[in-house]
Amino acid sequence: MSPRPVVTRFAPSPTGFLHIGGARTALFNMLYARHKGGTFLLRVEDTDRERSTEAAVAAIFEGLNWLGVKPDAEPVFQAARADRHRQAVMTLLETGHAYRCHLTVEELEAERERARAEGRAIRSPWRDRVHNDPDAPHVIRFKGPLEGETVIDDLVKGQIRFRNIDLDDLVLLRTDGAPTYNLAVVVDDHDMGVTHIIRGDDHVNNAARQTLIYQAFGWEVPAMAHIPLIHGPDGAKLSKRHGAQAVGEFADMGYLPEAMRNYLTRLGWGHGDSEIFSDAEAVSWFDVRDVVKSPARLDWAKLAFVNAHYIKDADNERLADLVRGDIARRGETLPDGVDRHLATLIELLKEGAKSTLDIAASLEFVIKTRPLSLDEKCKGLLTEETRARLSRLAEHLAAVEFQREPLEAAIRAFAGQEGVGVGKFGAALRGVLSGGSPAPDLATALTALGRDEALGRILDAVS
RNA sequence: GGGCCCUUCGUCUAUCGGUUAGGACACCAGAUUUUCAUUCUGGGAAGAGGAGUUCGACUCUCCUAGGGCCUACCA
Repeated sequence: MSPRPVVTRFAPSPTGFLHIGGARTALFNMLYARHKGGTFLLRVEDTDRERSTEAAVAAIFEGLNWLGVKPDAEPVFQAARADRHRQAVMTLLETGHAYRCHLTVEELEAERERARAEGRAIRSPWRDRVHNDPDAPHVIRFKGPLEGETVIDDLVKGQIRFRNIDLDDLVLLRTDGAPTYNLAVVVDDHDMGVTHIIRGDDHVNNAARQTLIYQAFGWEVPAMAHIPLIHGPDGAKLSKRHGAQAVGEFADMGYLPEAMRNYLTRLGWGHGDSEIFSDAEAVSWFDVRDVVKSPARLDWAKLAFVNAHYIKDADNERLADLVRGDIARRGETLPDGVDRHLATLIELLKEGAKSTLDIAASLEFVIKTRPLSLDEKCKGLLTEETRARLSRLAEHLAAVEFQREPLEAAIRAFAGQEGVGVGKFGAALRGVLSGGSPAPDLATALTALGRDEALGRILDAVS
C-alpha cells in the first residue's frame, strides 16, 4: 500500500445546482480524508465550456458551505489547466498511446451504429493510419490495448474486471483542441496528488478507461471507491417530483445542516446501531470500505426525525434567525412584540418541530391580534356555563406568575376549586387562546402569550 | 444490442458459515395528557427465485428474475 498521506477530492461539474447525491459524495470524501488525517480538495470540472456556468459554480460552493463541507485548499478550476492537459496528450501521442482520428461526424455515427449492431465497442479506422494532411480537422483518441483485461480493486464494490476489447478509444482532445473529461480527471488527479478517488457509481465504467490512461502515462493508479447513487422514495432516480434534489432546497425546507450531515452519512453507511452521531464521531468511525454497495432511497420521515432531534439541541437564538429567514422568504414579517422575544418563544415551541418551518407555523397563534376570530369549533365550545367559568379562570390567573409550572399548577387548582376536571374547560380555553390554530399545551400557550395578551384573549371571548 | 454493478422488515441498516436474523425511522395497539404533538410500554414486519459447495448457508459459487449505471468531440 502506498505510504503517501491520503488526498481525496470532490469534483463536481458546474452545470446545475448541487445535487443531494453529490453532496453526500463530497461529505464522504471529506470524512475519509479527515479520518485518515489527510487532505480534502475541491476541483470544479468545467471543461465543458458550453454547459458550465458561473451561477452553477456559485450554487455548488454555497451548497457545500451550507452543508459544512470545507476543502482544505483553494478550489482548482479544471478549465484553467487546459494547457497542461494538451501537453499531456502530446506526450501520449509521442509514446504511441494516442492517435489522430479524422473521422467525420457522419462517419463516426455510421461506425457507432455498426459497432452497436455487432455488439462490440466502437473503434476508429484511424487507429493505425496517418492522414496525409496532419492539419486536417481531427480529434485525438486514446489508443487502448486490444487484449488483456483491466481490473479495478474498488474499495466498496470489490474487484471489477473489464476486458480491454470492450473499452473504446475515447476522445482525449476535441477538434477545437479542448481536453475532455476522462483525460482531464486523470491528469488533474495525478497532479493534485489524489490518492483516493471517491465518486458516484455512475463512474465505474470510466474507472477502467482512466486506469488505462494512468498506465499509459506510467503513473500510479489511485485507489478508487464508487458509491451508490441516492434514489427517490420509490426507488427511481431522484427527480423533481420527489420533492427536492438540490441541497439549497433542503435548506429552504427548514432542515439544519448538521441534521443533513448526520442523515446523509447514515444513508448508505453505518456504524453498528448508531443513528445519531456527532461530526467528530463520524470522522473517527468513517471508512469508505464500510459504505454499502446498493443504492439507498431518500426517506423523508427519517430525515424529519433526525432534524427534529437536532432542532431540540439547537441554540434558540440561531433558530430564531432561521425562523425569521423562513418567514421573510414567504414575504412576511413578525410583529415587533413577537420578534423581540422570539428566542424565548422558540424554547417554548420547538418541542416536536420537525423543521424550522414547523416552528414558524407554530408561531401562528401567537401572531394573531385581538380580538381573535374564533373558528366554528371553538365557538361551539363556549356555552353559557363555560364562559362564566373562563371569566372566573381569568381572575384566578391574574395573580399567577406566567411561567409554565405555576400556570400548570394554577389550572389544576382552579379545576379543583370548581369541582370539575380540566377537561371541562380545557378545550374551550385553548380555543379562545388560539382561535383554532394549532397550539401547544395550555400552560405553554399561556406562557408564550404572556399575561396581558392571554388574559385579554380570554376576556374578549367571554364578554 | 454490448459492458459493468446491485438485491435482508415499507425505508435505512447489523450480521463478516452456526443468531429466537439485531437496531432505527415509519406503522399499529395501549398508557399518560386539556386537542394535536411529545413521552412511555408493547406489537406486527425481511434474507427475490432456483440449483450447488458444506455437517451447517442471509453469508461462498452458478443460473434466472427484477432494478440501476455506462455505451458522447457531457461530466
